[in-house]
Amino acid sequence: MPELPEVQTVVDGLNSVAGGKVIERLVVHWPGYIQGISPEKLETETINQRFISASRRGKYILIRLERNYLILHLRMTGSVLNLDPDEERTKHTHAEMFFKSGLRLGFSDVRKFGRLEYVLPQKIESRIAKMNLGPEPLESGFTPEPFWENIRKSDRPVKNILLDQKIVAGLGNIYVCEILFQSGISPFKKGKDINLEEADVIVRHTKEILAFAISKGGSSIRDYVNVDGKTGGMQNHFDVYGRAGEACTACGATLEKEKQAGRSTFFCPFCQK
DNA sequence: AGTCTAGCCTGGGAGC
DNA sequence: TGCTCCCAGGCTAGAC
Repeated sequence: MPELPEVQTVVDGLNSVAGGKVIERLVVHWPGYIQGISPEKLETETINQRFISASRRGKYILIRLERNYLILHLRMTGSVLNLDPDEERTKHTHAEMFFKSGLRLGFSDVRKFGRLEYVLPQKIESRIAKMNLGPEPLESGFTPEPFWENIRKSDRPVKNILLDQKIVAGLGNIYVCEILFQSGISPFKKGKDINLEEADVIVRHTKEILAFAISKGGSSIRDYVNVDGKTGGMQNHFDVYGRAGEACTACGATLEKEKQAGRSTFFCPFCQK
């Protein structure tokens, strides 16, 4: 499922294949995919517009077109694919972008959670503000002291806190499990029981793991592939995610799995205190 | 105000 | 073989 490293990989792929190219037409196959404008209007509005560039905020992909923005969220199973011109689209391809160069991008999402949203340039700032996102974990604004200030009075388990996009943007279930394992901190430990030193350890491992995952092209758990249809390599480096019942890579104990806030938490009961 | 839960979705796997 | 049930989880709205 796309989290920050996977989203970043898609952004990089979009810039490399579509950056600067002119859209011939955009075709919507499933109207529910489109937000902020009717599918018909989006189709006419995008004709002959140049795809300037893509960027990322949290797990949102911001696509800058000549005259407006598109915001893409992949949610659980979304992907963007560089399709052959004569390739038959799958039933999960909800929109397609045809470029004058012959490039054809398919916006696919098996579970239909993902959305493509149309935003006018004068509205983009307020739209991003509405996302209510915390600092970017890989940027200099994500430091131990403000992070600790934000969580030190919270009754919530640190696992839930790290999944909260208001606290830090871009983390999902997989990377939070891995970050807490590397940090040696129990996912059940409450925010108010985390001291500054532990907050520092979490911040450090967050940056490390995300940077490493980006260098591996993200993780491919079930559906995720990059723009070129290739899977990531990070899933081969997980220490805890999806490994319940297997041996801890550090101490050899049996890894456990428990439900937290409706999601599976994977952890080592001995290494994580 | 802070925290929690249901609902959105579909395919794949387990169990019978 | 074929059916049913359960699970995966990011985000939002609404409840507590």
